[in-house]
Amino acid sequence: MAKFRLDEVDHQILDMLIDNTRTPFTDIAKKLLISAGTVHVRVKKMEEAGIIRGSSLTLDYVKLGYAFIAYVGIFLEKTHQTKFVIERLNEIPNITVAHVTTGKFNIFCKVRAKDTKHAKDIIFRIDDIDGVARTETMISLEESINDKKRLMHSIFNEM
Amino acid sequence: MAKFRLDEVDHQILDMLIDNTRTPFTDIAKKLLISAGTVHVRVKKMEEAGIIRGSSLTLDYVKLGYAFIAYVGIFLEKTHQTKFVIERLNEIPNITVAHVTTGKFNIFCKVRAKDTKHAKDIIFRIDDIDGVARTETMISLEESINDKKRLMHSIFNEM
DNA sequence: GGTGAAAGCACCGAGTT
DNA sequence: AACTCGGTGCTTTCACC
Repeated sequence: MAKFRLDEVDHQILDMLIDNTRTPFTDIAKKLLISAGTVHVRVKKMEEAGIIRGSSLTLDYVKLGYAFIAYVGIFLEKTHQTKFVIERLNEIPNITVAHVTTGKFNIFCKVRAKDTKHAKDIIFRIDDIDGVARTETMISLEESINDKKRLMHSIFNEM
Repeated sequence: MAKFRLDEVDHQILDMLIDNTRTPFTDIAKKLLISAGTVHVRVKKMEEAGIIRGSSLTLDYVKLGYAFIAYVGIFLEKTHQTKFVIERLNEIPNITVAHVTTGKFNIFCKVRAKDTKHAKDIIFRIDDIDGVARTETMISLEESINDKKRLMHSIFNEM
């Protein structure tokens, strides 16, 4: 994993691709006054360096029938088996995010489900994992912010 | 917002594009035994229907110098001004996610920062917002799971 | 709503500066 | 490292089914 330094041109390329991964390289080239070949080489280098890990669609989960979001804080038994619990959580596709944390909880995860009934099943499944003492659920009433693009734009324009 | 019904072919298309938004439509066509033109039309319809909201790069935040993640629970004053607080949070690009929640906290958000010092500045900024009574921070020691693709694949293969 | 072909471009590697 | 250029292959449209 070699040290990799992004310059202004790299930032601008990422800044455009973040909003639309299918932006033609020729468009980027035109805007940055470089050749499309250069854009191509730069993107490939960033992929090889692992800066760009992949791409993904942003879908409307509500329209797909997955309107329910909850955050679940997990308290582990004294005899911590964090790794084991994480592995079990990993088997549940409805858990989209999990962190080992300091503070109130030992583990903290995000659950996406169709509805409350569906969510209940998932949370019970978490409660049943060996080593989980108890859980505390926070139900999302509204996803007010969900936007990593703002952060990216600010990163690329501050440096 | 018209009712929109996805069929098996749509699911398969999304299933492939989720892993790589630049998957050539000709590849998808070959695999699904349909024409590239059809893939094109289907994707366009899903975009118009709002199922596909956009596309985004998955970047390595750590390599970009943003290794710090924390979740911050926000307690509001009795005289709730949720909307106002959300608007203020929206002005901080380092807040990538925020939810209005039931349970322990009134609002719950995710913070991405360079390091602890940087995070402190952001959390102080949250504390300073009018209407915020106090906050409770959970620092991520490890991002053990971060994968919405698993959920998507399970959605597209269960139906 | 799907097809297949054709035109227009984009991608991407090779060779050059 | 970046540019130009050309072959290859992708996208997108359109007439037809």
